[in-house]
Amino acid sequence: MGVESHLVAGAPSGVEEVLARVRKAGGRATTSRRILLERLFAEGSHKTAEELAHEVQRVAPDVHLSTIYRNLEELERLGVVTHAHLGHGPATYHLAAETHGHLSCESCGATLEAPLGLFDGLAEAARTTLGFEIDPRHFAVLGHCAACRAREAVAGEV
Amino acid sequence: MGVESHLVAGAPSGVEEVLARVRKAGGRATTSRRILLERLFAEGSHKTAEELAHEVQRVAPDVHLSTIYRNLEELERLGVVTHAHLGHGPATYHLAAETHGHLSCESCGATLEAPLGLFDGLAEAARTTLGFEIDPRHFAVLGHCAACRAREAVAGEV
DNA sequence: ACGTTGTTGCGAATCGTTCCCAATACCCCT
DNA sequence: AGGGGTATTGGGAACGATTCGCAACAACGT
Repeated sequence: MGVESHLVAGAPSGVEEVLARVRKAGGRATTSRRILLERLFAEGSHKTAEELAHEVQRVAPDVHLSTIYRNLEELERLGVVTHAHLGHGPATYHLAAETHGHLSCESCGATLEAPLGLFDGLAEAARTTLGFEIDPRHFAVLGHCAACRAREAVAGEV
Repeated sequence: MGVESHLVAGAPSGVEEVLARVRKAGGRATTSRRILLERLFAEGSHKTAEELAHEVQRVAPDVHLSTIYRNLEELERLGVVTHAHLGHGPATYHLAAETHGHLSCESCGATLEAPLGLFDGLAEAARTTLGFEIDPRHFAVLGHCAACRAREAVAGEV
């Protein structure tokens, strides 16, 4: 039904390419897996498993949440998606190709995508002083965003 | 003096001082609360609620896990303890006075305490480019420790 | 001592995620 | 173009970490 019609022409990687990769690894191209991939390639990052489930269920209502989890796990093993923890609450998933760190505001919950270069100073310091190689992608760094800092500063001086 | 010399000035440096503060805030100095505080002031950081419960129960076997959680919550509200998330799995609690960041190894699970100065570069970058003020204490930064990097490097070159 | 009210023990509820199972559907082979 | 092996599914139960509701209890000011 025109499934491929809304795929961006010339995109470096698409749903069917991923499914070919799945098949090559001994997996199968099931409809739930295809729909999930379409959702992951669609706009909007940082979706939780439950949000993805709802999106998928708008097309195929019988897809179970546990199927979403299993497919995300499988796609993660293939290196297609990754998940990140942005604070308390559920993990969020996005395409592994869109790689970045996360800064998450403790006040309003907003998440900023941070270019990995932002972490270079910390990476260098951790490497030279502790021999530790950081990976800033998996867990967000918490703090307070510009808007909340402004608001809190005003509220503070009464 | 001595033991408490590395604690932040102004923070209560002993069990009874904290309990006085609890009382001043309208709370009560219960035995379970006292024993919990003794465990928190004792050696060894990064204890989970369950570990603390076991330690407390060696002295007072009837103290329930939910009491531990409630007391930790109360002590956190008073600024005496904080918790940090070191990766997947339960949160860990320690005295708020012993303040530091955390680097947690994804391979072996070891946690390094990182002086807050280590995060200065990241803090500066996030502040100037995004207006975001980081707080590196609440969530660990993941990565790979020196020992695991060495081990993995050897295993990798076949 | 006494009463107020903060706290406790206990179990049930919650949330996010994983596990188990029998039934299904994909896809390789012929 | 059909059958069979097996990856995958829906469903629900189990799980770990934490929170909640409630009646009984125990601290502390008076």
